[in-house]
Amino acid sequence: MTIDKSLLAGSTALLVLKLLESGDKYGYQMVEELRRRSDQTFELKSGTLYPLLHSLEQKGYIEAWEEDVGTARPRRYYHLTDSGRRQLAEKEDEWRTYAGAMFRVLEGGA
Amino acid sequence: MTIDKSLLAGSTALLVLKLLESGDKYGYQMVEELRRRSDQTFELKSGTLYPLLHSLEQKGYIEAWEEDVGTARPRRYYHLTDSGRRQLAEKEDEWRTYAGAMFRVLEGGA
DNA sequence: ATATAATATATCGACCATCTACTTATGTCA
DNA sequence: TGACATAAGTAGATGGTCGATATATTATAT
Repeated sequence: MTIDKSLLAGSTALLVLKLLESGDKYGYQMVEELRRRSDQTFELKSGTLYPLLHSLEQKGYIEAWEEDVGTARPRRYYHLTDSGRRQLAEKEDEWRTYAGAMFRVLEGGA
Repeated sequence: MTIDKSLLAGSTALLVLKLLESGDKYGYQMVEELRRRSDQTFELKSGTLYPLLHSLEQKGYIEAWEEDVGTARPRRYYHLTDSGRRQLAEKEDEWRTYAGAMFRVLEGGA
């Protein structure tokens, strides 16, 4: 099933921060890992990811370092900062609150 | 906790259709019921709801009828059509797929 | 030999959905 | 009198995603 793009809005930053929790990664790698970990549900587009990475870097949640990989275009690895780790915890909490409320409404909650 | 507005994007249409599943309702009533059923998590703004209702009506998912309630502005009740009911089932499936994928990523899924 | 796909990062304009702020109008309570 | 709840609505701003496009190298297939 293909999910509507607007459903993803607001979750992408959380997903990216979550991916970086388990170690430094570069953009292309995040797209692949996210697709794998979500069973093909999330197909992050490069036009979404790269601007997002830049904005997360500007906010100080992630830091970039480059790997000189010979002649090819160097990989830009991203590292989760302490501030980013706090932001991740907050966003994760927020998402669980949102999902909980959605379930309550969908289950015909009080 | 206040959730980010962009998290709600893509869920509002589903929520509105869901509310109408249990009976015809008017706009203001939906805002209230949604707030109640979500334990104050969802605060649908009128600037979001009314245009959304109009677009759902145009797509044939809901139908409006007016209640003449004396001198005050008449209430516009909305009714879920058969087409809307099918759309609701689809959107609900889609959301569960999305939420499932989110959980898998958040639980550090393989 | 040549074309295509995969790897890898990036920008730009279009699009869509929500929000804030504002408008109109009545009834109620202090 | 003034504020708040009820009730529906519009306009403009904002923010996030996408499609298209660009660039460059390597691997695979024809």
